[in-house]
Amino acid sequence: MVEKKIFRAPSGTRDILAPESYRWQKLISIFSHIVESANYGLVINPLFEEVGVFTRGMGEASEVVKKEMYEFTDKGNRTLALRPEGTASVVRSFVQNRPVLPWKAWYVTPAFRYERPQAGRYRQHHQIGVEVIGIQDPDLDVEIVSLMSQLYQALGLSKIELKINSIGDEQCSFSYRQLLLEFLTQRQDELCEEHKQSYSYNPLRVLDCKKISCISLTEQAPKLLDNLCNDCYAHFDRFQNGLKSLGIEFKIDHRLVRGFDYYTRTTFEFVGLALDAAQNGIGGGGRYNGLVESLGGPSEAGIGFGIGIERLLLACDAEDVFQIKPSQIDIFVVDVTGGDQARDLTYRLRQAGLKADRAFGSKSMRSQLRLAHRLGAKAALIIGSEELEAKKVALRWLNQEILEDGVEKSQQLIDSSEIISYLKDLSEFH
RNA sequence: GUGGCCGUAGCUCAGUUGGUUAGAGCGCCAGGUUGUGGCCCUGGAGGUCGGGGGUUCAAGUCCCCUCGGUCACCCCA
Repeated sequence: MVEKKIFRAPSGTRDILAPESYRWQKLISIFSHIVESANYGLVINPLFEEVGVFTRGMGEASEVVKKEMYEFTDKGNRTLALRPEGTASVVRSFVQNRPVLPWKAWYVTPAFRYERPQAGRYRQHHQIGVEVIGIQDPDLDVEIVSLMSQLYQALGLSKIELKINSIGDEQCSFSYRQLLLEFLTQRQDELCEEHKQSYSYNPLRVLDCKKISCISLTEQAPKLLDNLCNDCYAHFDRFQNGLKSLGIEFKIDHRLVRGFDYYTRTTFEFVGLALDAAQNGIGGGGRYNGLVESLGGPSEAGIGFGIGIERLLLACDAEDVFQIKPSQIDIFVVDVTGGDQARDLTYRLRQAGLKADRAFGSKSMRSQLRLAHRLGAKAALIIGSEELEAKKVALRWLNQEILEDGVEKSQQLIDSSEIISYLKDLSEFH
């Protein structure tokens, strides 16, 4: 006896089958139309990189880099990691290929993080996003956010909120950091237990701590926006005005400090208000004006966002929108004469552009029609011995109420040689 | 990495204070007089009760371990 072992998808991963996968196809298709109409081009990057791409990009100290990376050594002793997010890889590919500026790219990719799975969080999740290299203009920040907004609108989401902030450039961010550090040092006994230890290492992180003690303390702390330099302030100001001009609502969130070290100036995040799970962020991003350089490239500005597909769909479920039905099949071929007719006819139907299926094995006519009904076929083409003899096929419409016995059911005989061209002319199949 | 809850058919679950061959609904398959989908009716397939160990005359039920799922913390999409 062979021991029966049932393999399962690894913890934190899952299989997406039809019909759920239809939503994914449709979602990606909608997104690609939105970004391509704004002249973004698809970029496809490797799923793994030298680990340095991520440690330098996202910051050695970030939680994701410290404890969540899928790191491994390959047979050539290279230290690699599965991408935990999209931006660092895309920027690395910019530095390597140096496309002409400005470079506007979009992507869809899996992302891997080793953490305990829970609602809306996976070890392999999927992101769609864009990155732009080479533009400082704050109007681009507006464009970027507008693309996200367009996607949410296209899906029918309405219970969402946009939060924005600016964390300044290298100069004013640094001086703000000093200011905050002084404040926190003076009142460190009011911090939560964890940040009493770690606040001096990266004081900005205290701002998005969820502990009540840290929240009430940081409400009194100096604000980022009050300490921006003139240029950063002007940038943020024009960003806000642009959003207003497009009618995109937002809230300034002084505590919005995103998790990766590479952000400068504008940061933003959309949350799904209908989501009751702990993970309600459905997309976020910001500027990263130093990242290209830190990955070995020229000093060029960058900005981008990432949207988690799983969470986006959870948000759609919570609002009961974007529920996709798979397209029904056009024709189901019923053949009770041995299968030759079904084999050849389905092939011809598909060549003619119709969505067609059939039953395999020698099933009864009733069984085959049940299958046709269950699959939601618009019509069946029936071939029995009489039809075969007469070189005809019976066309039977299925997408209608079943009629009482004795009432003529809609069915007609058509010459086999003409069936394809007959069907192609029918409006039902266009 | 830390903690709470939960593992019985493909799915959703029942299973009484431990007591015969472990059940239902849905789904699936086949039939309901030899060629017709719904509904209805009949029958069928499908489970080593997550796995291992223990207590007991007897364990799906009690205890321990383990694996898996789930939710929360941390952090993020």
